[in-house]
Amino acid sequence: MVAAKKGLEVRKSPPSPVGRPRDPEVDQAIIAATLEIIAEGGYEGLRVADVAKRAGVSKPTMYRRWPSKTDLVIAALQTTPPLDRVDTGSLRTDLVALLTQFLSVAESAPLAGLLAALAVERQRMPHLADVLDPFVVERNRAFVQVFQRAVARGEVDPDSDLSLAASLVAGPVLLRMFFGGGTDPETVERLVEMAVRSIEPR
Amino acid sequence: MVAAKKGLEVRKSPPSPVGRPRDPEVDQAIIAATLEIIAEGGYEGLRVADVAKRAGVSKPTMYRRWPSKTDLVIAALQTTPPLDRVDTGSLRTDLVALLTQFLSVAESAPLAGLLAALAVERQRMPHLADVLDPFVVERNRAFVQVFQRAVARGEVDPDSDLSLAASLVAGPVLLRMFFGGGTDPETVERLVEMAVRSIEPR
DNA sequence: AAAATACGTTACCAATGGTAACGTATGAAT
DNA sequence: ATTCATACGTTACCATTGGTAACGTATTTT
Repeated sequence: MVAAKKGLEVRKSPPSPVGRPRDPEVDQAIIAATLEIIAEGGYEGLRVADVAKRAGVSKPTMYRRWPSKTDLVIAALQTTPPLDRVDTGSLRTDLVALLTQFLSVAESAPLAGLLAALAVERQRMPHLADVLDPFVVERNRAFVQVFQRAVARGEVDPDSDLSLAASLVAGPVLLRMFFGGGTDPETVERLVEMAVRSIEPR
Repeated sequence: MVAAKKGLEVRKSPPSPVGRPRDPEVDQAIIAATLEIIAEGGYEGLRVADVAKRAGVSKPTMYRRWPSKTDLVIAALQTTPPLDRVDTGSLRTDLVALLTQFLSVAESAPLAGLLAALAVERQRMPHLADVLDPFVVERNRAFVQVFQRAVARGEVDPDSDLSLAASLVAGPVLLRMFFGGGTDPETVERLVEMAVRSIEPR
């Protein structure tokens, strides 16, 4: 039957869309231009028109891909590599290494303004949570993995909420990035020390 | 000598400004309208023109007092009362009470968007840090005091960095307000438990 | 009375995110 | 080869909104 045949064809992947296909290089150029401009001037310096010009692309073309500037930024963020995995054999040194790495990334791009801006937009446009939260969770995974290995080594109480433990080290750093002074290496050490004690076995 | 006399007169307070004095009720009306509108629609819903209209005041008059919308918001925030002091005799219950109180405030006004927006503006306009950071420090004082009393009771290692300890409880809550899920009462309990363990004496 | 400042009114401006319309290019299906 | 559907650029917009300028009137000090 024709119906049956159609049913099979629909399951082909990709479903063979009709019409002119999108140029993948356009996506790439837009994302690259976005990241460049953010690196240069932070989120505050990001203008849609500038991205279009640098990518050699028109504004409508951008909006055909992402419904808003914020969606574009999140898409660009998602193409950046996660934190390097660390495994020194000690929870303490693992955490210090991760936090230090995170702080150096945060300095290279003005990450404080970027994250704060995304938090703002997340309030106004609920659909952003669907895209942004997984990104945040993914970035947290490095911390969670470090804690998991510590559990396996017996350094950590196995009943601990590891996701919460990750927030316990990332949260204060973020708080200080947003308001009040930054986080110097000594503070990192103290913070890690406290976090470790907060979940060590009794 | 005239010069000496002038020198003395300059030290009078106030220095008796000439010209029509500002109407204090105008300040009051503007601040009140700002807080109302924030309570209704969050920072996202705050329009300078709306504040002016509700306060029965002109836009130029607002800008004569505060150089930007963000300065106005911070000024309005500064008129809000700090967290109630709590003193239950136990660090654990004190912290739970404070955090719970903070979370209820955060829900009444859409505080997440407000704080995130201020963090964004703080990046762009460095002078805001001078006004915003003291406000944040002040709000942290309630936590620090709770820790101080715990030190006096011997519940806390006296070598602890109490300001950092405060960040340890406030940071994760803020992180969850900005991204990912909120903070339910059970999470508050777990968080406090971890914080307490992180600074208890050995 | 003069000088100085506050305030309202009105009218702006610049920046910027986002769209509409239309013509041309490019691919798939028939 | 023709048709259909979509991508893309160009151009021209629009609405919103934070912030100012100019000017006349009201208030206060000196």
